[in-house]
Amino acid sequence: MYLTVAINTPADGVFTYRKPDAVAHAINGCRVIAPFGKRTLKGIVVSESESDGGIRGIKNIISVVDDRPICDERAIAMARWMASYYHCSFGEALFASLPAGDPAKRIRAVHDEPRVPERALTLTDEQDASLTKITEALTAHDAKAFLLYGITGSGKTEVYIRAIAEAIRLGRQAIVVIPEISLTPQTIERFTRRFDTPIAVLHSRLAKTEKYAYWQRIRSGEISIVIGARSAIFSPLKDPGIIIIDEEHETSYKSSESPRFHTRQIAFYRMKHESMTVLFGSATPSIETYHHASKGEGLTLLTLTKRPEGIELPTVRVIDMRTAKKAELFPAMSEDLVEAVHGALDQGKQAILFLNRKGYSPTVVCSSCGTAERCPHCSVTLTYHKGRRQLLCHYCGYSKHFTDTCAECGASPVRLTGTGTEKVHEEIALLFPKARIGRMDQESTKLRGAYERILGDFARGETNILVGTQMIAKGLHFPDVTLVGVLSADTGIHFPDFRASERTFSLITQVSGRSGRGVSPGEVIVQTYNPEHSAIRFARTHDYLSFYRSEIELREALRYPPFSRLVRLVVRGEDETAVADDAQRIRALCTEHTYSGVDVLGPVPCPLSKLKKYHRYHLILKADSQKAVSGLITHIRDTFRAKKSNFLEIDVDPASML
DNA sequence: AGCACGCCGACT
DNA sequence: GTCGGCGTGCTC
Repeated sequence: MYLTVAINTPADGVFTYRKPDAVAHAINGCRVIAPFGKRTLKGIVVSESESDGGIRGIKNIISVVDDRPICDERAIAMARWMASYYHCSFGEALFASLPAGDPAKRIRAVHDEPRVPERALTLTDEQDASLTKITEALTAHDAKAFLLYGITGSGKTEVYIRAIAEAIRLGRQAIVVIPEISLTPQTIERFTRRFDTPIAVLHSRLAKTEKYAYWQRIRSGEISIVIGARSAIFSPLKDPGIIIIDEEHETSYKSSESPRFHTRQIAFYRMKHESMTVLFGSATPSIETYHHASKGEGLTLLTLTKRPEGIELPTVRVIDMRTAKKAELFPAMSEDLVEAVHGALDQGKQAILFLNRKGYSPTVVCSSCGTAERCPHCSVTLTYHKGRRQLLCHYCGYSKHFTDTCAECGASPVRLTGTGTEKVHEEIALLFPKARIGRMDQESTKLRGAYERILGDFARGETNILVGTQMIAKGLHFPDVTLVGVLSADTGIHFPDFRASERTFSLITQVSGRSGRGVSPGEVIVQTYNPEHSAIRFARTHDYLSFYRSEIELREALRYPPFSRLVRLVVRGEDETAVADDAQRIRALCTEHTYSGVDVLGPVPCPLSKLKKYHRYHLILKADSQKAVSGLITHIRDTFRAKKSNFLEIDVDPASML
């Protein structure tokens, strides 16, 4: 007997092996260990046959990893599609959609705590109308997608829960995908409290073995609801009725390594092939998705414009930092913001201070020679982390001990410029000596259980001010928060990326939504040096639609998505000249044949021109259709061989241009 | 992605 | 003559 095997390597295609008696239990969908060139790699059995297909030099399978299949025909077919759409190998696509755990390792027994389902909330008219449409599609077994556009606090989660309940009632299952960052116990509880069916919560902190164990329980039909981050989209439920993608606009839904798939795209694929409902939800939908939904192109738009009775959206005050009076002790805060924090604290309320920058100070400059401390491997400055007494690179993790004299000229003291969350925490402790302050960023949540502790302290009112990065912008529900301060709305505005304003708008809107969720009205103070910027102007009035209209006009004029399809080609390597050379060779390949409707931009050095010791150049392909650009990429993949030590990354529908 | 094979330049 | 650079192509 012979086996056709997909190998986890960039080499395309499948490979045939002989099946010795010792591995007779290797059936379709099982992972195997196989010799591949000089190495031994993991593969997945894709099919079995009686003949060797005339291939010479056939080798034996070494061993079998799984005692029962890890995937089925559906997953194999999907991997084929993924490989062709994202231009990776079949093996890479298949392995990316499966868990990595080792079934031989045993995990500690999982005991699902018995839950008593909580009573459902009363729906608003809008929620009810949306749910009716979703239920119709579910019942009809239609392959149909919805965009639930609902302002913050309008009750999208309640609609999700009812839709899931409906799927379960119909004997089907559900997947809920949420951004990793909002996979908090608080969010999870909102779902788990309402169902007595077994639920799998797949967060990134789970051990591989635990993920594998869940995976098999999902496959066996034991679990009917899966909640998790990006990779949960691949969950092998028997007959999923609905996939819900919350915070649809989140860029973390795009994988940053090969295959660079987008969760949204996978959801559409599964929708078509498994006849199910897909529900995207957001208060700030991505411009592309809103465009398609408003035109009725592949999605139906559902809208929630009202918050439940009596709860108003917070008022947003924009502070022009060019002219504002700044706090004497801490100029990163305006006097208005300081005053507002005092106001909230005096009334026994809580405040959230948001700054999208971790560490103490993002740049360290010599006070006499002006040299900034830079990462030796990346084209960025090092960030000072005071608690660790270290300078850190936020891109590659490089660290070095901090000294307050310049490394270049020896004697002069260094100047710390810019502000991160660590500094904000320190400074506001001085400004508000009576307040208890929590800080939530990557560093403070590193220890196991820290996440829960920081949020728990804040929820119980043991801390009154919470300082944090993006982590605190989403999903959190604290009724006593009446003030949100955005210390700098400008951090993302100048990114060389056509989605920079979109990201700024949604971040401000999301974090604003944390204010005034209880009975007391909320306030938001946004500090900026660009008060005229559309992202800030429209966020001030919670006006997504006007922001969308101004943005879609720009996209059309500049022929950016959704009016074109983009593919980004990045060449990286240690020798800059060789990298530039290869990038130029790709450009030449592009112009070799005429691919109608495809514009080739570049090559130019990437905005992040050096990363993890690799120099990087990119080309952007701008196309009328996916099909046209796909043909060109196939041509490049067939003919282009990167020079020794150079690599070519292909990013279909890129989410970031850095 | 690795890794081997193989074809042209400078060296004991 | 030989060591080794890197371009080219294959991996069942």
